[in-house]
Amino acid sequence: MDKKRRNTKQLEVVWDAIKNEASHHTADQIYDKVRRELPHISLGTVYRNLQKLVSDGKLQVLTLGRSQHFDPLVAQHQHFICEQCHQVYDVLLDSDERFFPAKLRHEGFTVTSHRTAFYGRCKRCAE
Amino acid sequence: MDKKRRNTKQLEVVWDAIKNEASHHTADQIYDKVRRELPHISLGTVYRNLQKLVSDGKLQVLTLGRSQHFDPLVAQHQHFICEQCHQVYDVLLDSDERFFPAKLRHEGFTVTSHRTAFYGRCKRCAE
DNA sequence: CTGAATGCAAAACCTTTGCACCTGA
DNA sequence: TCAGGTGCAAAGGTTTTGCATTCAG
Repeated sequence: MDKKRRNTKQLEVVWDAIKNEASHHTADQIYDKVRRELPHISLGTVYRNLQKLVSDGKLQVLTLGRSQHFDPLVAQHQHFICEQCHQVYDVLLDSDERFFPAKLRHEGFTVTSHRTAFYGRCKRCAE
Repeated sequence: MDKKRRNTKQLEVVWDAIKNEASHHTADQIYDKVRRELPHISLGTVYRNLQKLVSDGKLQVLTLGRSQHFDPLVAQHQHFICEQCHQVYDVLLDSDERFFPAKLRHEGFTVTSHRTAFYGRCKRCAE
């Protein structure tokens, strides 16, 4: 499964741009940020490196509206999307068990994962 | 809020193509189906009528991967997506309450809706 | 060296839109 | 009649890809 990988400056800078971000950016936003350090990087390279990080399990993709957001928290968790500012927040719940209803299993579905998004207003936008 | 609406053949055929479908198709799939009845309908018209049905509250949009799926069940419910055949099934759960954790409210989030998708294998694909 | 990675630009994909023509009420 | 709807094609936004070149190991 492991392929030969080179450690390029581009891959490093892309990863650095995401790994500690609290909110989940799109490829384009990541491109903008990365270009501050590598002005000549191309958007295609950003996409290719994001794909690499996803297939390495370092990122998960979150499809919201028309574009993908990249989330460095790969553990099972949920999201809250503010419908006003479109900021995406992580939601960590304690008992995830309740999200895997036995009902589905009884009907022949094998559930391996799930994803929940909560919509509404965040604190800042609720006023 | 109500606008003047005409009952065109195209709108009717688009609605007929979706209203009783168990699985949730993309605009393109709906276009293919509708064209069997109206060979000269355009994809743009299909999109426009789908938007109309959505804003009339007859359909809900489900963004999965790169494209939108249109679901005639507008009540609160969840989905199961088979990772093999990519069929989308409705999931109706009894106590939706548990999906609105008090925790979020305590942190200042106003949750107005949520959406959960379960991933795995359906009966047919599990074999 | 050598093949993986890059930059660039073109293409692909899905969806929206402008516009002239058509049609339902 | 006449504003809303349609067909067509072009444009828009996002993501992927082909190819010549560069570069890490």
